[in-house]
Amino acid sequence: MDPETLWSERRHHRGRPPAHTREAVVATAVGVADAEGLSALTMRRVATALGSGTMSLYTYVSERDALLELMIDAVIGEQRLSAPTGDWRADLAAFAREQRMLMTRHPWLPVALAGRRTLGPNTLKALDHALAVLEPSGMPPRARTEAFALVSGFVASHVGYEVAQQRALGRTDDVREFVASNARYLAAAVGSGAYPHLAEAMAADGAEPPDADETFERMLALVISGLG
Amino acid sequence: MDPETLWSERRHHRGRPPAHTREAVVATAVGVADAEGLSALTMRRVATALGSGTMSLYTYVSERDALLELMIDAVIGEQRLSAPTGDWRADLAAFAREQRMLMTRHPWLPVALAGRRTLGPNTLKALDHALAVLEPSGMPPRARTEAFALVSGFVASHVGYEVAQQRALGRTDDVREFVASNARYLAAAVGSGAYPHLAEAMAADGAEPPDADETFERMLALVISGLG
DNA sequence: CTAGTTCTCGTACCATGTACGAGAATAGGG
DNA sequence: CCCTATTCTCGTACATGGTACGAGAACTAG
Repeated sequence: MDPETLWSERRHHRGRPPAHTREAVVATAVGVADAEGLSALTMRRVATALGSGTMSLYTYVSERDALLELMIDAVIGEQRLSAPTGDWRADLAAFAREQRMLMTRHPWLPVALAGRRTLGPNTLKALDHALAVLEPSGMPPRARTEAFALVSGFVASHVGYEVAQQRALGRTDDVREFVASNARYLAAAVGSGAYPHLAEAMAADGAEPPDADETFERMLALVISGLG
Repeated sequence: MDPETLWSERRHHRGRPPAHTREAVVATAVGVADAEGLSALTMRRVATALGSGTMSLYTYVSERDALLELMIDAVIGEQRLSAPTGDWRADLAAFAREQRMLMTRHPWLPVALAGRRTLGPNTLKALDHALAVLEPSGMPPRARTEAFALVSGFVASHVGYEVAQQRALGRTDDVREFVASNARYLAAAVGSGAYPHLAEAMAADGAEPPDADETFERMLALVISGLG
C-alpha cells in the first residue's frame, strides 16, 4: 500500500470504460458507514449500495483497507477551513470545533483513524491550514506541527469517547436495564471502598451528567491554553 | 455485554472443574497480541496457545470482544502507580510516561482502546490514582477527571501514531523502497505548491526526523502546562 | 472490422466468530 | 461406592467476509 498508488487514480484510456468513478465508490462507502457503522462496511454491502458486483470494487480500490483510507481523506476534505484571522488561539479553536462536527457527522471516523497515519491530499490540506493558522503564534515550524497533532488527537480521542457512549446505549434493546446495570456496577465498585478518590469525586459532582458541548469546550480550552 | 457479568468471574462449585483460569486465558491472549498483533488475535490462535480447543474459550469469556476488554483492563493493571509527591504536575507527567511505556510494550493497546469506554477494576484504579495525584492542584473533581481523560487520550493518541509509523515500516519486505516511495509521494505533493506552509515547515526543519522521546516530552509538557 | 485493452462479476476458497450438542469429569447424597 | 446433577471440553457445522481467478463484455485505436 504505497502512497503513490493509493492516492493517484488511474486515468482511463483504452478498453472498457469504468461504470463508476472512484469518488462515487468512496462516497457510497461513506454513506454506508454513516448509516450503518463501520462493522456494516463490507465489500458486498458497498457493492450493493453502488449497484454493482462485489468484485468490481477492486477495480477502483486495491483492498478494503485502501477504501478506508480513501474514505478518511474524503470526509476530512469536508471540513471547512476558514481564513485565519490573526487570533491563532481562536482560529485553532474554530478548527477543532469543525473537526468535532465532522467526526460527529461521521461517527466511524475516530475509530477508523486509530493506529493509522493517513497522508491523503485533504489531510495535508488540513495540516497546511493549521500551520497557516499558527503562523502568528511565533512557534517554530516543528512545534506548529506538533500543536496540530495535539489538537487533532484530542478531538479524535474525545469524540471517539462521546460516540462510544452513544453506541453503548444504542446497541442494546433494553436501554433502561443497561443503564441500571451500569449504575449498579459502578455503585458496587465505588462502594467497595477500593476507589476512595473516585468516590469522593462522584459524591461531589452529584449525579447529573455534564453537558457534552460544555465539556468539549472546557477541555479544548485547556489544550489550547497550553500551547504557545 | 453488561459490566456486571463482564467483570465478575463465576466461581466454581459443582461439576467438572475448569482446566484454566480466566486470568490465564487473558494472559495468553495478551501474549499473542503482543507477539503477533491484534489481527492475529483469533479465538483459534489463543486456544492453540493455551493448549485447548477453540470453543473452550467461551467458558471463560462470552465473546471475542469481551476477551479484548479483559485484556485491556489486565494490561492497564500492569501500570506502576507511584505514590503522589505533592508536585501534581510532575506526578501527572510520571503517570503519562508510565502509560506510554505500557502502550509501547503492548502496541495493540491504543487501537484496542479506540471507540471503547472500558471501566474495569484496573482502569478505575488508574483513574482513582490520577484523581489522588491531582488533589493538590485545587481543581474541582470534574476538572480532575477531565484532566485524566485529556492526558490518557493524548498518550493513547500519540503512541498509536508512533506505533503506526513503526508498523508501516515493519509490514513491508522492501523497507528501502517503501521509504523511498513515501518520500517521493510527499515531495511530489509538497512540490506541487498546494501546501505552501507545509513546504515552508519542511524546508525549515530539514530532513532529520525528531527524536521520539523528546517529541513526546515536548508535547506532554504542553498538555500539562495547560492544566490547572 | 480487428486486435488490444480494460472493466465486470460469478464462482470459489479460505479465515473467522460462534451455536450446538454429545461426551467427559467432578461433587455430593444415598 | 455408585448415581445424578452439574459444569466444562471441544469436534462439527454454519454464516459471514475478504479476495484470487478467469471468462466474457465493452470499449478504442488503427
